Amino acid sequence: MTKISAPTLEDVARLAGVSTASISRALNDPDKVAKPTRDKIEAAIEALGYTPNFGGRALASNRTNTVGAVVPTMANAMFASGLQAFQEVLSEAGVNLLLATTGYDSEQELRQIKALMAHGADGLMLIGDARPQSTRDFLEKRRIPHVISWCFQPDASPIHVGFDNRAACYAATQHVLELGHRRIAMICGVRQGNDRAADRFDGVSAAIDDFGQGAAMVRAVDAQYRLEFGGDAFEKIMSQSPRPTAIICGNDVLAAGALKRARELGIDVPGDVSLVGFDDIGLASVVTPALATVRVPQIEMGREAARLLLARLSGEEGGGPVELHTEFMPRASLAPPAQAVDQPEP
Amino acid sequence: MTKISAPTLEDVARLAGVSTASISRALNDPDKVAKPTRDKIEAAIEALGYTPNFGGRALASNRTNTVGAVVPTMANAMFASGLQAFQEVLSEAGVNLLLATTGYDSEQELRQIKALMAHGADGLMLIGDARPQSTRDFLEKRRIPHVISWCFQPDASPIHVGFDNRAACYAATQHVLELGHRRIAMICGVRQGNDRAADRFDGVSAAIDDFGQGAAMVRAVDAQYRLEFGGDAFEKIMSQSPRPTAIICGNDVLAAGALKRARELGIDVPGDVSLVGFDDIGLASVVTPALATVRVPQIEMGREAARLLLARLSGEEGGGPVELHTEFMPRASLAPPAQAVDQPEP
DNA sequence: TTGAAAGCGCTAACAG
DNA sequence: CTGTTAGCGCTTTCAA
Repeated sequence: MTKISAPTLEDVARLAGVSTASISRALNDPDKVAKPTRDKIEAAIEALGYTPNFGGRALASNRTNTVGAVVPTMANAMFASGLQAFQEVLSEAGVNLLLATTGYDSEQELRQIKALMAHGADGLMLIGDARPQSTRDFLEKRRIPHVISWCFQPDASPIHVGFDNRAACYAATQHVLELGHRRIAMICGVRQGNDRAADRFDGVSAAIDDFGQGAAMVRAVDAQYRLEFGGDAFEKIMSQSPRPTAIICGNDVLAAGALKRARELGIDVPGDVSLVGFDDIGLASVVTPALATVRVPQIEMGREAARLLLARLSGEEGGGPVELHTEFMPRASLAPPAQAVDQPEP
Repeated sequence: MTKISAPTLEDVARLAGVSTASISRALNDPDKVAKPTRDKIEAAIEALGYTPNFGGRALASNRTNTVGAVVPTMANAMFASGLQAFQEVLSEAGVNLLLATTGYDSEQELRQIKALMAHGADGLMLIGDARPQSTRDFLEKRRIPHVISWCFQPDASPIHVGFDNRAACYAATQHVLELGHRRIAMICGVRQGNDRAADRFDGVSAAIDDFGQGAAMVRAVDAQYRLEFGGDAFEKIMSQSPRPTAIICGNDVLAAGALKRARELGIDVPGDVSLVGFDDIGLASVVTPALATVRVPQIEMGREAARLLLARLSGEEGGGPVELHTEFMPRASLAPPAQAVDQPEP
């Protein structure tokens, strides 16, 4: 046992009686090597337990087969399941995932983007469109291949994979209005630096304005995406008059927090107030009453983001943008308002 | 604009009028370079927008400052939040996270371990103790620095960071027994290849046996950790007699699935049957009735795992094992059995 | 404190 | 189809 370091290509070459180049070929492009040679090589590799050295390979080929994802948080099931799918597709292509989180902080995002690039990421997956010019500049100057996910605008560029947050909320709000709700409130994600949260607010707001018939957004509160804050926002909204008959929430976590607080306060959902979420994470269908929400194709989005990024890394120009579609999920937390009787008959 | 590729150390050296060696030093061990030299170097780096090339660095230094984590799934909030914490600690140390998932499949685990190592991971974080000899051999022969998390046995080795699944379940079951339950069932995770699931079963089983007084495990069903399967197992258990008065579940996901199905079947929790979960993910306190469960210090575990791994990578031998503690969380889904009146008075 | 120079292990022209 | 050979960009002795 005098062997100290891992076997190198040269060791394999010596044992197999071929050149290092042939081995490199056998590894990266097997068709270019004759069968008998390949067999010898494989035997030698096996015998030595050879594994290619990562640094050498990265240096010579200038790629790492690693891509990075920078997401706000893994704590939200939304991102966790999207990432899971993202990673699975990458894995099938022999590409690995470097993961970093920002906590919804754009400075942190830039820091993590730099860190992932410094660690050799060939490309990046980013969430959302809102980021400071400094970050955009960095991405552009360094010509970093990347895709942007979880959002989609009508004017989306070819690197977008996502859904239209505004349109999804517009449609959800229409459902709420059509049930007879007129006084609507919103518990919104923090819009500052978060285009998805802002788009969702805009969608709700526009739907209400367009609907007319006395419908109004009676109150909107920004809250960080956490259960407690959803509850706090709910309490604040319900403590003022006029009370809304429906509250639309920026995501399911906020809605679940609101629901929990409603129970604690003895406010009946949907009897006293209806609640609507967004994302359709597992939580939404497990709580009581089940949360009406907007289903977002998280898995598909993760997969498509991976496919698009892989395509771009292999030089393909097309393939994007990819628009995915959401679906409103009516569930027990949404019902006609008790005061529907107040409404004038047509 | 004739510049085609990124600036290299040599470019910086030329501009700063020093050798490449000095720059390397200035980057990796600033104290070894005189202040004026360092200033020149920094100016040159700034001017060129230089970033060290990852491959070159990895090749020359034989490390990547990247560690890998191989976990069953990100879809369970348990792992997602642990990973989040793990990543945050790494990030502070300038280390990045390569993430892979196994879907609770041990062959897949070995494949991913190999993939992460091939992608240059300096070390690994793995979940649980149960793995085939082939995987153990690989870890050992390649002398891969790693930590094992999410489990802890009395004879834990210095690379373990976790909690004692068996003891935690033993204690939880005692609470259930002390409330008067005698007919207990378990919806257990798939034990095959999963030491945590097996340990949890053992803990429940042992607590019942040790308690005596006619207590018995009337039924145990293995189920994959998904809501539907928890529901299916619940239905199966409740369709046979004698019905248990309490069901202990392998994790909160199974318990939430059982709870949901109970509601659909018109079975009252805890009136007809009590339910206990495990992990205390956010879900547990949001459902109705709130789930009695075992709190697992997910964040702390992720952090400690990162610290231990970093320590081992920098050559420290101590620091482990780290045992973390769980806490039983009594909540509304657990109540004395309705049939408690049947019991003989002392 | 600094510089010169020898690799680290692999890939990719280019020849043969 | 295979071998030769020049780097890829950085770290790290070893001398000065």
